[in-house]
Parts: sequence; structure tokens; C-alpha cells
Amino acid sequence: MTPVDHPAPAASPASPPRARTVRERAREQITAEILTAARIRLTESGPGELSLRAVARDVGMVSSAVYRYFASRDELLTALLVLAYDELGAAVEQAEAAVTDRHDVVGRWRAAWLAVRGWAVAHPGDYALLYGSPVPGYAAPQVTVEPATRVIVVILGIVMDATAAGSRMPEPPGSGDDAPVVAGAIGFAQERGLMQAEAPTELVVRTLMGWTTVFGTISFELFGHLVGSVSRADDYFEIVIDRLAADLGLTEAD
Amino acid sequence: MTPVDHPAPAASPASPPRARTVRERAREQITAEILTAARIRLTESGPGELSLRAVARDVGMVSSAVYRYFASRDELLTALLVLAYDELGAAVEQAEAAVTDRHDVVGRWRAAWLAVRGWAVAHPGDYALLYGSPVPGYAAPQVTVEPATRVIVVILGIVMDATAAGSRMPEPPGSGDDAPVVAGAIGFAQERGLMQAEAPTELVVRTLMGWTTVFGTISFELFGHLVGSVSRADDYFEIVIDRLAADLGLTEAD
DNA sequence: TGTACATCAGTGAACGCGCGTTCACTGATGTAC
DNA sequence: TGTACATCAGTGAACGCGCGTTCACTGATGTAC
Repeated sequence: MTPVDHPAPAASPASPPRARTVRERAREQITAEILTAARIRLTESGPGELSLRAVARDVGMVSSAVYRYFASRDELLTALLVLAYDELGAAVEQAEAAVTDRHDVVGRWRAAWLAVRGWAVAHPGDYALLYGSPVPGYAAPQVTVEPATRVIVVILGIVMDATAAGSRMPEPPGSGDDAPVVAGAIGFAQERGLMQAEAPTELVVRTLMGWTTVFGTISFELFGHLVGSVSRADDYFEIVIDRLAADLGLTEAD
Repeated sequence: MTPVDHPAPAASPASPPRARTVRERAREQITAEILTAARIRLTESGPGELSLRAVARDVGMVSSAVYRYFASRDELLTALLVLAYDELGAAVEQAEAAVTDRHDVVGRWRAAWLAVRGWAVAHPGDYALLYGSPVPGYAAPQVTVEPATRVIVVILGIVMDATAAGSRMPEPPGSGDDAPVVAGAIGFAQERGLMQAEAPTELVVRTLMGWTTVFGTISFELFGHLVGSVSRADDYFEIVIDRLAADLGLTEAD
């Protein structure tokens, strides 16, 4: 993850896999240790106040040593972002893929979203890094974009399979053409073969809404806005994703 | 808001309104100046990194002088929280009350939520303070609770009026009894006379979902998660609130 | 297998900085008589 | 209206602290011959 001056000696296309040296393995391990320590710090300090020196202390090295691994605090943040997005993405992909009956789109929908919430509850600091307030003065670079899309890609895959099987959504209210507003999302889905060209705009709108609602629900839970209104956040979450499935016209497996 | 050692000389129940002294007026004005400066800082620093010294500098006073107004950084944060919640609440109440046809529940629904988004877009720093990641190490005290409820109280009022007029919601999926999960919200609404005792659980669930979806949508917009998917965030927002109104069974005015 | 040089990880001191908070002070404002 | 004392806002210096980053260094690891 984002080494500094020392790019892994790029294996030329046809070269045999070189034996990894002691140094290389140590480097990987310590990089991981730094990231782990930083993630733990994130649960109690917020990304904006994340202290490189504190992380170094936790790992047991002097603060300047961290600079052998990350060129700056911002680069460490970027690595954390990529790591967290990838971990979340992998968890969701795995949980969704574990549903053996691929026609059970509601089951897949539930599995995917439950994995998102499960990860978020288990890693609130990382969740806040990804979906909380942005870090002031820090702009996430390009490398974070692709990992950030993994969840929505899984979700779009489920929705596509469901519509191919002929699901029905509620009629959209109003009469305007909403396609231009969500054109970006349509383009994204089509580029990756996640949606047929003739997919109705309403499907895209409802998928975006579902996506936003789920993350909104998790944020409200973790950030304390459901206290007093909802007693069991896990039950409430299931209530929400079931209604979202219905609103998208996903139907229970036969 | 939250003076330190100098509580306003509590007007005893029946005493006539005393003439305000020069000092009292200066105090109020400078308190406001400090809060304003802090809010501006919040747009570029995040609440966790909000610097008392920077705020003092902006106001043109020495850092220790701020302690005449707020006993600590945390107290300043609390005052900001209350101020922002109250400002947002007032904006929403006013926008909703401005809809003259009180039977037009969809119009009132739209007016209220558009006011929320309008305020959020105009005050992104304050919005992040209220609805972004919580400030690590800071626990919002009791005084912030009531101001925080003003938006949902307005929304519940609209929904109540709509159901009194006989609106229809989609059938809930599943068959369990969801009432215990949202018992807190039901109690809240009933205590304030915002919902009849026989209001269906599904109505409460859908109202909570709408509430969460709207704030989720605004957070996604302001925190950068809609970039690339949605081209015009204001249009998209209207698309969302219209669908939420439909999901709640709110119907256009006759 | 052995030697000579290059690379690299980690150290420790130092830089300049900004932070929250305390404290004794001064001068202006308010109050009691 | 005038005087004497009390209250209060704001000052400036100081406290102890932690931060990100740089730099010359040492000793271990890797590589070429």
C-alpha cells in the first residue's frame, strides 16, 4: 500500500516470481502493523486528528521511522481509505456470493446489506472515515475511487438479476424525465455490464435511493441519531432493507 | 448561550423587565461574534480540530478572553450544536408553516425537506457538525436534545395530518410485529400529540425511513458520494422526496 | 564461499509551530448610598 | 448628582504539551563479482 521511494522492483512481464527477501517480507508486515495501529487509533480520534506520532508509538517505533513507509500523514490516510474500502467490499462480495440459490434475489439483497452493517458496526472508526464527514484539507486521490465502488457494484448485480427475472416496481410519481439526473449512475452501470440498455430510469433511481437509505441508516445508528427512537438497531436495519427490497420490486424466492 | 460564571441575574417571576445594561448588550453581541467566527471556522476545519485560539484571533481578541464567554472548548461546541439545530429547526418550521393550504400535505412535505437541504447546502460546516461523524471525546449534553428534535417534529406533524385525512401506504412485507423496535419513536410522537394512539406501526417505520433517507441523501451529496452518479443534486433531491412521499401514502392536494 | 559496496530501516535530536488553559493585572462599567 | 466600592471584560505572559517533518547517523540486509 503506497510505499514511498521503494516501489516493489517491478516484476517485468515474463520474469519468474522472485524469492522474496527478508527485507521485503519485513516491510510488508510492518506496513500492515502501522495500518492496523492507525485503524485502532481511528476508533477514538477521528481521521482529522489522527496522529502519526501516536501511531508510531503504538507500533513501537520512533515517529520519523514511519516516513520509511508513508511519505506523509495524507498518504497514510489514503492507504487507510483504500484498505477499508477493500475490506468492506470483500466482505460484501463474499457474503453475497455465499447465497447459493442465485434466484433468491431478496436473500442476496439481505446478505449483502447485512454484511455492510456487520462490517460497519465492527469497524466504526473505519466506517466514519469512509462515510462520515470528509477530512478537511484532504482530498481523496484517484486510487480510492475503484475500491469505493465495490459495494454498489454488488448491489447493482442483484438488482439486474432481479429485473431480468421480471420484477415490478411501484409507479414513479410525477411525470418528468429523470434520466438526465441519474445519467452518471446509468453510465456507470452500463459500462460494467451491470444493467441492460433498456433498464428503466426508475430502477436506477430506486437503487440509488436504497443505497443511500442503507448508508443513511447505518450512519444514523453509529452517529447516535436513532437513540430513543429505535430500540434494537439490528432489527430495525432488517425492517429497512426488507422495505427497500419491496420498493425495488424484488420478490421472495419461489 | 451558556455563559460561564455570570448567569443573567435571574429575573424573579414577577419582576418588571429590567433595562439591559451596556455590558449585557455587549456580552450578547460578542458571544454572537464568537459563535459566528467559530461557525465559519467549522466550514474548513471539522469540529474535532476547531481551535479556540483561531476563533479568538478571528474575533480580534486574545485567546484567554474567550474564557469569559465559554468555560472550555467543549462548551463552545455545545453552544454551536444548539445554535445550529435551532437555526435548522426554525428554517424548517417557517418553510412548512408558509404553505397556506394546510391540506396540501405533499406541498408541506416538500417545503419542509427542501428547507432542510437548503440550510445544509448553505451551512455545510454546521451540517457536518450535526449529522457527520461525532466529535471523538465529546458527548453532547442534554441541552442539545430538544433542539435536535425540531425537524422530525415538523415531519411527524405533516404525516399525522395526512393519515387523519386517510392516506394509504404500501403493505408492509413480512409478518412480524415491528412495534417494539420502533417503540421509542411511537412514544415520542404520542407524548407530543403528534400521532394518534391507533396509528399503524408501518406509518412510524416509513416516517423513520423517510427521515433517514433524506439525511442520508444530503450527507451523500455534501460528503461527495454522489459525484459521478448524480448530475444535479437539487433535482435528485426532489426526485427522492417525491418518492418518499408516495411511499408514505401522501397524496397531492385536491 | 568470500569480499566490497550499495541499499535500506530505524534512531535520536532538532526545527518551528499551534494548542487549551491558568493567572495576576488593568481599566471600564455598574451599583449602593 | 457625586463618591466609593464591586463586578466584569479583556490583556499578556506563561505553563506544559503534542504535532508533522527533516536530517545526519548507524547497523543490518542485499547484490555483484
